[in-house]
Amino acid sequence: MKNRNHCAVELSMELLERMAAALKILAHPCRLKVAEVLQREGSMPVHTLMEKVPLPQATLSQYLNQMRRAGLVRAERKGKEVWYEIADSSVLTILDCIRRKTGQRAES
Amino acid sequence: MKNRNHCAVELSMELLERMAAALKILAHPCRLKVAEVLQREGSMPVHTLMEKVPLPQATLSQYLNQMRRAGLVRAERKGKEVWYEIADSSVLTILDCIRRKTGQRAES
DNA sequence: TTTTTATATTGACTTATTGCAATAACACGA
DNA sequence: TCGTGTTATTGCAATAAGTCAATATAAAAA
Repeated sequence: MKNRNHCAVELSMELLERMAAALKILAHPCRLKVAEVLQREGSMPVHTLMEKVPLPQATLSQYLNQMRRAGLVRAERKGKEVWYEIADSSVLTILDCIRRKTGQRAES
Repeated sequence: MKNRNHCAVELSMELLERMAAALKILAHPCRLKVAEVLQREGSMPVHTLMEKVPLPQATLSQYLNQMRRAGLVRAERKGKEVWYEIADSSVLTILDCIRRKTGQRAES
């Protein structure tokens, strides 16, 4: 446990507010699952994601929208599909942090 | 942007639920501030923390209680004071991740 | 024991989030 | 343009979280 870091600069409330807002989006089992699937399997359209994270279509769509507005994922239309992918490396850091807890590390 | 990690194992919903619950606690500007102060300055009693994170006493006490129940911080009574410190390295990882965004890294 | 300082808990209220059915919009092929 | 597959938006009831004054509890000092 390494803390008490005197070199670190105080983080502004404004930054903490923005970060808290992003964390809040990720702080939900299903949205975290969506992030995890996108991390392991790369970008994919909504209907594919829906097979892997079984949720009503409206619910999944809203989760993706929230994540997109928070800058966590990026959307790109390809014909009638919309492909989603992770857009913020913080998401990967947090997932990595979760994997570390289970004893199994990511390797790529 | 490094993703699409085929080696990573699927995370269980049960684990994701526990992690989401912990993230939810951290996903609040004031609680994030509390974590940040404890990281930079180490353990301290509630009244000292209250000077650095100006909040009604009841509010701060509840935040600390939530964080303690989630395992993010640890409390220890010393006489009439109760000292709090960070108890989970994930908190440090996330703060570090936030610092990285600002361009200023932790150094310890 | 009474007071004082420090922290926790309760109660009441306000605001935000979740979850999903229903419906709309978008893109392509027939 | 009509139908079909795909995704987004709307509306709203149920539930959860935030906020803080008032009050309770804990420990030490007077």
